[in-house]
Amino acid sequence: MSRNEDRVFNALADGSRRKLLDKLCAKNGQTLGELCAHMKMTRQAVSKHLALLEGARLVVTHWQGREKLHYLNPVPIHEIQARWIAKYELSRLQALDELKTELERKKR
Amino acid sequence: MSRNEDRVFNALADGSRRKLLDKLCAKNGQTLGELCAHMKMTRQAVSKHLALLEGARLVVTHWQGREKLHYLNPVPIHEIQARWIAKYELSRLQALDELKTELERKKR
DNA sequence: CCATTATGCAACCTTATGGTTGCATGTCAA
DNA sequence: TTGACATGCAACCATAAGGTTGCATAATGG
Repeated sequence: MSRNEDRVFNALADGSRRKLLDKLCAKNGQTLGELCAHMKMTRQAVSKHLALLEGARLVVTHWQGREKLHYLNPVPIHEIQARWIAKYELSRLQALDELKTELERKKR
Repeated sequence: MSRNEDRVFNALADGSRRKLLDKLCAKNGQTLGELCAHMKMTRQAVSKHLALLEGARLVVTHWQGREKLHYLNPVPIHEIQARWIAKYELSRLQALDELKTELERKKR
């Protein structure tokens, strides 16, 4: 179960991969070739990154002739957000609240 | 600027470090010794992980005598959520919307 | 003061990771 | 059919990452 969360966090850990997600966010359904533009590495390296993103289901693909089209899948990120980040958001709000109470107390 | 985002994503990439954050979420202000409980590695390894978390400002510390107390800092996670995840949340809702429209279209 | 406890620092090892090069495969278009 | 194009596969390399062991330092409590 948590194996997939692992893969997602891992995939997001690399800047180049986040950049690729950004590219897909800007324009969905790009080919490997397109995605290689402005990436300072070989096509093979980009391909490996995309494979990792696909493994984490952050990217889904489908073949069209000899081209492989890449699409963003926002679901895993949403899951991370829902079952992981929300928890810390809570403690953040609590911390803010504590701070506010503290300030109130000092005011008197 | 993005250097810090990098550090945060990197820190979150490791399961042991996420576990440490969870522990702090459950009980804030723990010592290194306490945090070592149930971690299947040496104290030094845990210490390194905490140093990384501290480097990403996900954890802040303060010394009390010979003990180092560790506290969760939810701010970096919130920043990631705000300026990174929110964007993908948008495309997720769009995707859902497109799907809905598609279904509506087919119904007629 | 001294033994104990809590932590840090540094060297070292193994494996994972990100990258490269070279070649193979499959599809398109002339 | 053939050459060019889009991609995949595999071997290889350098460095980073996660872990260990051993020793140093500093506070605590009897």
